[in-house]
Amino acid sequence: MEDNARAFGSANQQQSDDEMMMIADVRKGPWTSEEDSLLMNYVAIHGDGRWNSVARCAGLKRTGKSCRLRWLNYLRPDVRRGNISLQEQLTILELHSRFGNRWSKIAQHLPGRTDNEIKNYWRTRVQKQAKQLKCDVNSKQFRDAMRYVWIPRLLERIRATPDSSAAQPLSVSTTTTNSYTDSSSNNHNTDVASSTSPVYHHHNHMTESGSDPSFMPELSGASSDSLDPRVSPGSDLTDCYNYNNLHGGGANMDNSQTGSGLYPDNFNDLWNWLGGGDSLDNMWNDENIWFLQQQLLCDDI
DNA sequence: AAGTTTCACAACCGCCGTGGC
DNA sequence: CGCCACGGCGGTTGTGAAACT
Repeated sequence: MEDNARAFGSANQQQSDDEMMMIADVRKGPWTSEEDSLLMNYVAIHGDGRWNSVARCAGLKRTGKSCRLRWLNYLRPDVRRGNISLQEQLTILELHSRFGNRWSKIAQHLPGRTDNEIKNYWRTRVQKQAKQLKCDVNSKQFRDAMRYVWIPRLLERIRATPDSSAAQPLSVSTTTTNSYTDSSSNNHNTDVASSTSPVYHHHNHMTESGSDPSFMPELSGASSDSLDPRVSPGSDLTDCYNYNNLHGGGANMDNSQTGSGLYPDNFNDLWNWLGGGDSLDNMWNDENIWFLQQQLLCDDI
């Protein structure tokens, strides 16, 4: 650990013996409910920041970094975990096209979501699909897949959702996503959002394609109900995509730049990243795209 | 039923920027 | 100006649970 290396590597530093001792037997791994309580109680009284001090004063044998991470990703009252909605997925695609792997930047636009969760989402869901296509996430092939398959289907699913601002749980249980048996997760306390509402688990509900359609709309097309992903011409979506749901108001449709009239103004970055130019109205006529579709369907797990 | 594989996500690692001294 | 502590960030790993064989 870097803190260890730093602490032990500079003997002349003004580090107290206590600190050295604390660092020497620093605890790692899953957090226990007791540790969570200590951290939450301390932060509730003294506030966050100065994490090394928090770790020391709260009586935690953890590094400041570990405390900070635990707080930001798990204990913070407004943190939301699991159940990434369709709108959020679309937002992530959009923001990733603008910011790249700057997860914290992306997380700023998704209230309650942490950079860690978005990063995990991208790696487990999106990069997995790129791997299936045997291409890089930055490759043209993958962008084509997003442009012609995923995003249209995502929009289609958003359209089909009665209340598209509502979350769409994959499954619901009264337990939590935290798998540690001794960890707090089941009841770290009432300040934590997850303790007062059901926690949505992603239970790997596999379709025939081997992927969860809630997360990967392109592969939901591989399921038997709609093997032909061309069922949804983009023009059908023109009047039903409610951008308010994505960005909390300020509907901002700009038909002039995308040409299709399908996407809101700040969707242009995504569109350009994906190749730009064409409208969705004629995209399904491209033989290459049909090939891509077939490849997607054939590459299922 | 048992063993293996896959998945999702919490947590750690290491680098870097920043501010205080 | 240089050093140091600290926090932030992106990449990676570890692990429990679910799915599969």
